[in-house]
Amino acid sequence: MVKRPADPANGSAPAARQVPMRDFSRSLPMSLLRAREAVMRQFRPSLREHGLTEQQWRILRALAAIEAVEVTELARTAFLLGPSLSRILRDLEARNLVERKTAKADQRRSMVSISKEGVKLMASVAPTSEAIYAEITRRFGARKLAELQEMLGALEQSLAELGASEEASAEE
Amino acid sequence: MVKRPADPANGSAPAARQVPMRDFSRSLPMSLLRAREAVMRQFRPSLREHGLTEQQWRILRALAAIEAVEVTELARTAFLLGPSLSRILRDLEARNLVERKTAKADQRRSMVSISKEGVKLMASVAPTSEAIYAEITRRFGARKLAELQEMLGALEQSLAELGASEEASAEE
DNA sequence: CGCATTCACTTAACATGTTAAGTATCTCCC
DNA sequence: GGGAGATACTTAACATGTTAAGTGAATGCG
Repeated sequence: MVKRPADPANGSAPAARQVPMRDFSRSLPMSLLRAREAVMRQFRPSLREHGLTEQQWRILRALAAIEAVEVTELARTAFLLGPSLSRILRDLEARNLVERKTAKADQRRSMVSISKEGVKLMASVAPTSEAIYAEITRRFGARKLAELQEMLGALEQSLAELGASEEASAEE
Repeated sequence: MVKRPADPANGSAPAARQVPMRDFSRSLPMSLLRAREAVMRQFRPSLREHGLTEQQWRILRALAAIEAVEVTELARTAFLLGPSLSRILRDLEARNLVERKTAKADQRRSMVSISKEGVKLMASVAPTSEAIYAEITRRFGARKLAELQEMLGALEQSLAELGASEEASAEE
C-alpha cells in the first residue's frame, strides 16, 4: 500500500543530479510545517465555529493582554506582516471586535485595542482552546513540550543574526 | 525600550478573563511558526532569484526523486492542498518545468513528472540551497538539529490519532 | 445493464502571505 | 521654516491556504 519513491535502481539517473539533495520530506522546513499543521488542525474547527480564523484569533489574543498598541507593534507581537494586519484589522473593526483611534501625539500612529464584544468572544473561545492545548500537552508530554519550545527558540536565535547580515550580495 | 505587556497590576482586569490564557507568544503554534519563518527567511531570497516560490520548489524537489506521480500523491508528498497544487501545476506546466499526461488505465488520474528544463533549474538552485542548509546545520548544531526533527516527528505522531477521531460532535 | 456512489481532480470564493508602491505625517538639519 | 528623508501605515498585485462546489470518469450493486 505504501508506494515508495523508487529509491533503488536509480542507476541510469538523469545526469544533472550532481548535488544529491537530502530526502525532501526530512528537511527542516517540512518538519516544521508538518508539525505546525498537525497542531493547528486541532484548533481550526473550534475557531471556525466562532467565526474566527487563526490569524484573527492571534490578534485578539495579542490585544487581550494590553490596553492598546500601535499597529506596528501588534504586527510584531502577532507575527503578521503589515499588509495582512491592515486587512484583518479593517475586518475586525467592521465586526466591532477591535477599536482604533489615532494617537494624539503622532497622527501617523493608530492605537488598537480589543472591544467589549471582542473580550466576550474571547471568553467564549478560550475554554475550548485551552482544553485542546491541555490535551496536546498531555499527549506529547509537558516536559517534552517545554524542551521542544526551548529548541525552537534556540533555532530562532541561531538564525537571527544570519538574516541580518544581508550585505555583500548587493542585488540592486 | 521594551514595552512589557502590563502583566502585573492587572488588578482592575476586564472581568471576563476567567480563563487566563498562556502567554500568547509562547504558545506552541507561535513557536513553530516563528521557527519556520526564521528558517525560510534564509531560503527565500535564493529561490526568488531563480523565479521560484517556496511551494514550487517543494514540488520540483518532490518530483526530482521519482519518475512520475499522481497529483494526489504529489499533494501528500509536497504537503500541499489539492487546490493549491492544481494551480501551481498549471503554472509550472506553462513554464515547461513539469509535464503531465493522463494515465491510460484511469482517465481520471494524471501523472506528473519533472521536465528536462525542470531538472536543469533544480541543478542551478540546489547548490545554494544545500549551502544554506549546511550553514543552518552548522549554526544550530547537527546533533541538536537531528534531535529537533525527531521531536517534531514525535509531536506529529502524538496528534495523528487525535485528528482522526472526529465523530461525536456531528455538526451536520 | 443502469444508476447511485465514490474518486480524482479542478474551479470558485474568500482570507492570508509576500513584495512593491503609495500616502500622509513627522523629524531633522540647513 | 522648509524641504529632504524617515516613519507608520495602507493599497495593490500576485501567489498560496482553506473550504465548498463542480466535473468527468470509474465502481459497485441490484
